[in-house]
Amino acid sequence: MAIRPAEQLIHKAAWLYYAHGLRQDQVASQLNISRASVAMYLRKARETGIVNISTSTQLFTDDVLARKLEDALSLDAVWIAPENDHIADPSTEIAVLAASVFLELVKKGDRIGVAWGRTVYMIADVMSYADLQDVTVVQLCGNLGAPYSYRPDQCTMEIARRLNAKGLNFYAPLVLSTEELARALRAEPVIREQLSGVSECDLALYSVGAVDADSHLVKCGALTPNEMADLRSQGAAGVIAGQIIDAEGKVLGCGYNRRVISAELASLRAIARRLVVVQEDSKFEPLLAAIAGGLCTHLVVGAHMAQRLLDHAAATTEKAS
Amino acid sequence: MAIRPAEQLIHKAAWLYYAHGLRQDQVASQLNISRASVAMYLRKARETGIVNISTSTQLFTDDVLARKLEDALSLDAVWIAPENDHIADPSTEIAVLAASVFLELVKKGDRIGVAWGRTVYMIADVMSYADLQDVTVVQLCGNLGAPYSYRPDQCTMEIARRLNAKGLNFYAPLVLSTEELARALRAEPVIREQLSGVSECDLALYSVGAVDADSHLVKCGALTPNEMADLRSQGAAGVIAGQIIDAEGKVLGCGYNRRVISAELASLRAIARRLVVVQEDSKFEPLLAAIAGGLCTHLVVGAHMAQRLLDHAAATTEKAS
DNA sequence: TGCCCAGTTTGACTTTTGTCGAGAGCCGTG
DNA sequence: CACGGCTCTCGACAAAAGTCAAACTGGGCA
Repeated sequence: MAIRPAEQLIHKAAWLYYAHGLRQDQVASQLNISRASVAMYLRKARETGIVNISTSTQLFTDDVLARKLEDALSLDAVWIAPENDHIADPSTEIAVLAASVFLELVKKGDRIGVAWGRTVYMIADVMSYADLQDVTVVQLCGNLGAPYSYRPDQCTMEIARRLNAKGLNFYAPLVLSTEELARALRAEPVIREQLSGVSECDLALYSVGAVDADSHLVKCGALTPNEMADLRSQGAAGVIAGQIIDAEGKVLGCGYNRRVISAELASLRAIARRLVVVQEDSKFEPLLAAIAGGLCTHLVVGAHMAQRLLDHAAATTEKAS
Repeated sequence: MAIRPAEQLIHKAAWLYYAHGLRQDQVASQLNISRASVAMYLRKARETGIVNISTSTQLFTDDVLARKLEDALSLDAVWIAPENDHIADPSTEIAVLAASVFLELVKKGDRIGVAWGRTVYMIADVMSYADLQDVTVVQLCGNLGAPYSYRPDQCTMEIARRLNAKGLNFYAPLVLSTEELARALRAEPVIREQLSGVSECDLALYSVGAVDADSHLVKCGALTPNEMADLRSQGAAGVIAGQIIDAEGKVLGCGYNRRVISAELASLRAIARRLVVVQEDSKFEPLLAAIAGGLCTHLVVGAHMAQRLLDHAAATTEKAS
């Protein structure tokens, strides 16, 4: 009878089922199809964002700890993923929470900047689908040349796909071999335009990277372990959108940074809502740096990290007084 | 063991089930409660807006007819409820659609003006629950003195309850017996403030009333059938937020209108999004008046009414050319 | 034309979910 | 302190939803 199940039918089935509260067999008889087909359509409707099921993340901000952190670090909002007892995998828990928080922060018509990394990719991976056609997702930094699992463009596109949004990729390498070339490329109209468009974003999503041999920058060959160690001794404290920052959250004045094509930190700071998600406890120092540099307004972390941040803030205040 | 099931538990159950995709029995064993309890918590979570299930209403704007209407009447968006074949009750269908559309239009932080009537109340009644604490719902017009089924304050409060929002009621009668008293009451600071706050709304929801003996204004005793007929012969074309408007959508200069306490039409027009919902085919003329008066930017109607509006618009254009 | 393929549909089966009445803890009251 | 009234909880059953292999469909291709 029909070969294209026609988006139309999926819509109708979803409407009758979710908005009218009919049972699947009732929907089936209304539409003259079998109940099994209805079940399939409904799955598709959920997968494409025609229906949207979201759960409030309030539970995780209601926490006293979260409130204290907001105060201590002057952040707009903090979500804390529990890490106690029998939670299977705390880092997944953080990603799931972050995905929900992200969806809650997105508004229609938004322009969203997305960086890259394992964390961002995990978030994209567990994010549920939504239908936000007038949203644009832009890539905050250049691409990794080598084939690599969590490429910036993959992160951007996957999130855009989940949201049914438009994805704006950025076709330049993240790191070039000379400063001259990087400068020249940044001056290219296409690149220039994309970089200057970053500050017009309404929302940004990124994590922070650690300055060690496990960093993606080392794994993908942008830096050698030795260079990384060097940078560390020069004061490198973390990595944000491919750039090395110092403990105060400022761009570290180093050759590497001058070879990078990425959104300037000032542009990032111009974005009203900056959601930072950190999964690994080992990224304490980088996170502190990002917060110090005002690169974070909304934060999602695990309970353990939250406690460390709070202890640190308390110690700092005490010392100051 | 426990007497308060604690919102906390509902949250956790909802989180594990909807965000993590666990089965109810897995949630039950995580939380050490029976599966039956989990099922109950989940129902509560849906009922209180902790989880939100919404379906896209795009299907109803995608219609060619809807597009044509948007153009012909210069409206921002039109949704058309199908009325063909075996739909049980077209007016319920319109209310369900309107409720979804309304929820789709609400944004966090919004201030929403709500009028009254059977239609508005039906919408409130089928509206699903949401969790929008920073939303305020304000009543657009005074109350009916007599005990009556669809009172303005009921409409306002019910919608506020569904959204978990703050409801702002308006404790003045809709109609007073003398113009002097109405004028004096409007000058009262409390009332004055509420009325002037109307134009600060981001979204308004109302229907239109017909000028006949079936009008709520007659049923509740604010006007006699004879007075109504009189007004009709004076050019009354419809009722909006308790006020009589003429065919051009302007306030009719009549004694009755001067005795009414309600938001001025100019304030309504100052609201960016004005959602008008009409269920009855008999309200063709009042709806035309409302549209003519610029009181409508977003419209939800049945297919039949949509066709009539389009035919009328085409006829008018033809005559003009 | 006839065959194959990719995607859709279906009936039958299994798993998951909703619901109901009974039981149990809590509290104010007589 | 015994008593309903109240709400929460649980086990068991009934209802609904998910799944899978097999049948079917229409279109492209040799």
